[in-house]
Amino acid sequence: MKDSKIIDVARIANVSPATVSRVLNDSPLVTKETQNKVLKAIQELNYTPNAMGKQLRSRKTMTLGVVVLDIGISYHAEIIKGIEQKANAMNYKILICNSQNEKMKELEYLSLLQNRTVDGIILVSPMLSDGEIASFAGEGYAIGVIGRRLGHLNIPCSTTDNWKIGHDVVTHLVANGHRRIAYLNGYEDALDSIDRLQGFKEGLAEAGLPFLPTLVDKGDFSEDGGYAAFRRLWEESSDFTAVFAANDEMALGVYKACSEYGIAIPDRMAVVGVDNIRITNYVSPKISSVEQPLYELGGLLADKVIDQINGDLQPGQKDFVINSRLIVKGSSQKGADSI
Amino acid sequence: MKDSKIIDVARIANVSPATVSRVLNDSPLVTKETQNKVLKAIQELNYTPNAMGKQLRSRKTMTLGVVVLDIGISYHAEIIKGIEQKANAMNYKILICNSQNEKMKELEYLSLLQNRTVDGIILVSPMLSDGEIASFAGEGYAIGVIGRRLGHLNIPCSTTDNWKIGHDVVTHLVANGHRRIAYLNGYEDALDSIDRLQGFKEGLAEAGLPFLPTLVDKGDFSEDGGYAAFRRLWEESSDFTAVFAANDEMALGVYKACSEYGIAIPDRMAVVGVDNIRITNYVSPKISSVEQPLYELGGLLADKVIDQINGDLQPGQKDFVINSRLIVKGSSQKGADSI
DNA sequence: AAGGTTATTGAAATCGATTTCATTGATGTT
DNA sequence: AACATCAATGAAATCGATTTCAATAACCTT
Repeated sequence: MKDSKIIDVARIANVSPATVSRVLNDSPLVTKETQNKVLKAIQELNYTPNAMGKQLRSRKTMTLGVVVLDIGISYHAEIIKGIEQKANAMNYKILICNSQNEKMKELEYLSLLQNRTVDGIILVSPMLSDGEIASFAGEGYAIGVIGRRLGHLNIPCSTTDNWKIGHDVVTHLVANGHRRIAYLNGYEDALDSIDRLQGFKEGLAEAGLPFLPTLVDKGDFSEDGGYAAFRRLWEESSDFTAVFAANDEMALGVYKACSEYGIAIPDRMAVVGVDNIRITNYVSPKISSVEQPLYELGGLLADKVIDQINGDLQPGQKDFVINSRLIVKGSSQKGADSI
Repeated sequence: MKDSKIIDVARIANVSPATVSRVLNDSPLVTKETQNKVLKAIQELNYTPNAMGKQLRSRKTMTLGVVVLDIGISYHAEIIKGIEQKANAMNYKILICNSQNEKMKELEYLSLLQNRTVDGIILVSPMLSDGEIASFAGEGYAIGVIGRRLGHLNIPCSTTDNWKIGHDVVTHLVANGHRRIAYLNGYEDALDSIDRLQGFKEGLAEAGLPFLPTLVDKGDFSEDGGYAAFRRLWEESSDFTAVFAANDEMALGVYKACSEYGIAIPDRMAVVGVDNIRITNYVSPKISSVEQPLYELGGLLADKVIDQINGDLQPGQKDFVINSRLIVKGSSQKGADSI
């Protein structure tokens, strides 16, 4: 238990602590000979450098904070894995912070930057307003955001190509003969949602179809939200034949509602979601969905935040967009689920 | 960016750093008056104590390491949430370590204890052998294990009542008329699996049924593992009418195999899994499963590990068992899925 | 051989807080 | 009034490493 300190190693090896430190950080200015002496002493004492002493002096924790709403959500879990993989490769550890949907907690976690518990923070789909994030980033802390594009702020953000998602989905549905397509948004004010809706509209326009505001509703990215939104639309007017849901959870809500109304998927109603979560392949029919490269999204941003920490972030760049891919399955195309 | 230090606050408030520190840690020996002066100075400078300085001196990081195989697995995610909730309530943060199935990485993460990056570590379903874990715990580090019961080692472990799981499931299946029940184990050598198998055997015995070793196979807790194991059993002899899978993933593998063989669930084959993961309610029929209180499991052990850190762990106790509950659904009982 | 480099090493300062110990002034006791 | 007690504060040591700067020794130059 009684762990040894650098000075103990120094004494045993008959050198100064400075030399031990040099060996530890393999500085080139130590003789092979002294290096060996020190290494032997380290072994003998089973010495491990105390992280806090090291961090205090070097003013680095080599730790990244990752603030997510809920690690239980597979969308977040995958992003975290991407971050962790990249971070570990660059010798960083990650501190997980579950904000549990509370803005307060998010803010609280940001203060880990202030007290130097972490060197940088990655916010995954934060609830915080741009302004709140900005006030932190302004102080010169390393912050990055995933899943949301920030306005003018000079903060690295990584997102998927949301315009393309909207465009791809509508194009696919139109190709399958749909002319009246409902759109279930998540949170409507996020820049991402705006992009996606824009792609959706332009896709319609290209097909020579009108955009119908009455066929737009929103949920909160949850199954229940999707369920309620679909019901509202359907009760209003049932003259649409396809639904594009902002994510798969909402698509699952649509499934539930359709099952209750006795609406056949995909014959009477085509459904497309986003994220391509695992469950989409276990329901029947499988849910067509847009696969987002979440792992890469996380890794990319980890990279940028670490760059930012080291001051190597290219000043111009701040928005990083990664390509997504629509995976057509049985929910939007007859017979697409090969059995 | 230039953050202020305790001495800056001291100067502004016209007191010594010691007094500022006292205010920070609300020591009772400061006058209201000086306290106010200090508080004002802190505000003025927007001062936050540097975590590293604090940690170095106090020899505490207030951080718990959590080593899991993969946070993407909902089983782990739920446990982590339980740990985090409890840890946060006690002012601890948690450092997530994804071991990605690599024993090496697990060992590596354990060394975070040695270098004092964390005050304690919780291993979730570790791959490490008892001996490997023991060699660390022996040094007096705070370690806890979830999801596996360790032998004689004096390490807090929390698990569900595996004997009861085996017993409950077999009793349920027997009650539904099954007499030849296959058992798909996960990893067979874990103490947990042994307990569960024991409960299974005793349940059979109570019903006056023989235990048939030929109806036992094993996978690796994965869908593919369950698929392969079921196929092996079925090809060998198809004279069983129910399968008890070590977890829901394996049960999903059984579903896949049954679908390929054209075996009707539950008419020709009843299926029961463990964990009650979300997907079990989205397949058809829904999969009967044993719900484990994972959140509580995590919280409980976090509590114990923190006790251990503070030296308040009751010496006698080391195994903590939490009750589980079988949830009967359509995969093992006709009509159980109310539509 | 004298003076100048260069390669190794060590002494001491430093990171930013906490904590021990000593000091001061005020209060209470007899 | 003399002394003990106590509350509030500060000076300085400390946690365990890194890093700057100075010192030494060894090697070149010419």
